[in-house]
Amino acid sequence: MASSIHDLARHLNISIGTVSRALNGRADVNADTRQRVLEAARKLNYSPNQSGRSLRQGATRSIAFMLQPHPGDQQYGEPFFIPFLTGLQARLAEHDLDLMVVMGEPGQYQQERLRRVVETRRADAVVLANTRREDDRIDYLSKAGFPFATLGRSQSGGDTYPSLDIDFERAGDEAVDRLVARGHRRIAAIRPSLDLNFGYLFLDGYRKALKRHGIEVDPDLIADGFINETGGYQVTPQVMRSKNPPTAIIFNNDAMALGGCKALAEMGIKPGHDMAVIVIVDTPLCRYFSPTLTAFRPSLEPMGRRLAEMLLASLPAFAGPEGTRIIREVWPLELIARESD
Amino acid sequence: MASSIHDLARHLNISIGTVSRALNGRADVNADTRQRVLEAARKLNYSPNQSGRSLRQGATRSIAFMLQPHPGDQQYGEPFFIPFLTGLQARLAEHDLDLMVVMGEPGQYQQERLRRVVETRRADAVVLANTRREDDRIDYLSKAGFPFATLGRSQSGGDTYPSLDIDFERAGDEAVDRLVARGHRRIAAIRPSLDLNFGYLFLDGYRKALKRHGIEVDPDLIADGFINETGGYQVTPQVMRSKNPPTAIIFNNDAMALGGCKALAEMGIKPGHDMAVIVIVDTPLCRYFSPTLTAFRPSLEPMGRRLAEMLLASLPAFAGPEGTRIIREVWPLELIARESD
DNA sequence: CGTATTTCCGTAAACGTTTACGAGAACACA
DNA sequence: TGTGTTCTCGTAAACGTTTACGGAAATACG
Repeated sequence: MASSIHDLARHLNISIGTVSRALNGRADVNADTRQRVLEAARKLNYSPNQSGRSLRQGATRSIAFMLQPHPGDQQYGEPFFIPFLTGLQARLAEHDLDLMVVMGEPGQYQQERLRRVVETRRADAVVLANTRREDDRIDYLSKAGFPFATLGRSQSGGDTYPSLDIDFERAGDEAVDRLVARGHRRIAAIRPSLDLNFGYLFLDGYRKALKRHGIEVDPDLIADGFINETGGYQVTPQVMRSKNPPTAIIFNNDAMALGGCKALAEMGIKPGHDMAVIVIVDTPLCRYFSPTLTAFRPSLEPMGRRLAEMLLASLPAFAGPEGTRIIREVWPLELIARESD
Repeated sequence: MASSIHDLARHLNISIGTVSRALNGRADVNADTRQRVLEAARKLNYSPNQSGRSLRQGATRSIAFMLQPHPGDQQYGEPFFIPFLTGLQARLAEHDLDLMVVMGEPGQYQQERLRRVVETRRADAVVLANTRREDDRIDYLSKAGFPFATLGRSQSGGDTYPSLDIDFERAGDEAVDRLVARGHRRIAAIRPSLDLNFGYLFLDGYRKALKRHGIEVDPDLIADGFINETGGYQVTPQVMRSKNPPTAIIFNNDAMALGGCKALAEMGIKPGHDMAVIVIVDTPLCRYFSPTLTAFRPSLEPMGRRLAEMLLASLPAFAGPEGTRIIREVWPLELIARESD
């Protein structure tokens, strides 16, 4: 059906070796024959079969992206990932690389899926999302010597792989700064209870800023919950019941903030009026909620493109003349001031 | 590095043919040797190389999903697609099929990307999203004889491919029904101006219901705009300027509804109070906007799973004993009544 | 003109599978 | 014992590429 390199060779009465060399731009082929080959390829509508190529070259020219919807995130999933994927995909496509998406069931460990990709060599490298503080996927890939990069930092694996993350620490810091500047002294922090690394980073920044302002960290004002609306709804009353309730809350997740605001409303507390609220990662919801939520916004699409570049720079096959480089970056977030604080 | 079928064969002192047959569960292999092969495979941590397999079998065991962010959808992309992808991916994974995601630049035609996938045989089948009324991707795939399925109907290609869609017609109908029951007679319809098929389907339902209720269709109450917030913001004043302004508006897209509500607010009209608003496809935004927006909600994740099943049923290699079937389904939407109407 | 170099191309192996074919051994049956 | 059948396995080709190697022809150079 589809034409192969043999068809081309037969049609031109030359060997398949020459055809291949001509198509791949090798030097040792006559300019005239190259011309004829390229023309014939266009005429016969020839495209190289990727399976044959992969087999011979030992590279599939595809990158796997692994993400895992958070447990309880039953409805619309992370709005986060589509723009990130768009950027990632766009940059990969420029290098003629495909993007394979591998999702785990929410809550289930992805090890098995990951092993399959690696062991059957379905991809040349992996991009991990939902990075945990201790991430066995990273351990596995490091040990297996399989190339990968992560969206988000982790404590696993050392500095052997490229990673791109948002500066949650600084966002936590800035959020406290802003609230203190507006007269708040009792500031609560609510974050997901999972082992997600950004929860720790956020808290570090939060603590650091409090210390700088000479405010003592009150453990009663720090709480963990499920990373969804229900989690925020359940955990917010906890901090409100402390002896010395907060006048401001920083939420480490948009869904938790929405649930938290609902809880506040039911307690007769009006966010943006009786209680300042800041959200660490902005999503469209923050913009449309009432009150609109002050939040820190990442540049997701550029991040996707950048992580693709970083991953490619770490692959010997793609690295430039200066050789293989491991790059780690932490990107700032932009504060979007709205009504809630 | 990774062990191949040759390593297994050498290790067991048998031929690679036998190893392959043992692993693939063929009948003509001794039960005892099969046992030994399986054990050795586990011990040597053997997994078949997918490239080799693909080449020999002429099938890659991967499905491409093509989507195209709408132009102007600069921020967070379709929240729509992650849950759909989750379902699609889950069902494909059960059949050991990978999912490749191919995105076009917003606004750019995807033909080129699609041709690449098809011609280099990077996937065994394609799933198309963002179906247009006349869709040249469908024409191309039909003509090329390449298997595919679509999320959304189209007028292109006849009944030769599986498709799964939401019942926009019925949603438009029900929306009118509901508004009429609440006393409205002047009902506007705002939809995207692109050639997206669902815009037509929605309008059909809208017209049908008006006719049934003996209400004349007023062209001044029907308007098209860009499929984003700005579009809704720009086009809503149009219908409001008609000689006989509406008392209710049905928006065919959530982002357009948000922009529309903003425009209404600026005109001193309070959605949910002075103006009834219904949105055809629910997203989380509808739930958190103020007022919360009455909307029709699809079951995205089950739809993803279902479309995977339908696609597989249409592939000879996967079809059951009854052979290849082309299935087309239209799924109902669930009305989520909220404050806005 | 003889030799060295360059240019160009064909040959064939290799990547890791699956599978058609055939053959030897074991077995059944008369 | 002879013939036919069943079980099991090895051989080798095939999928579509890329590429190391070598050789023929053309060219350069003394």
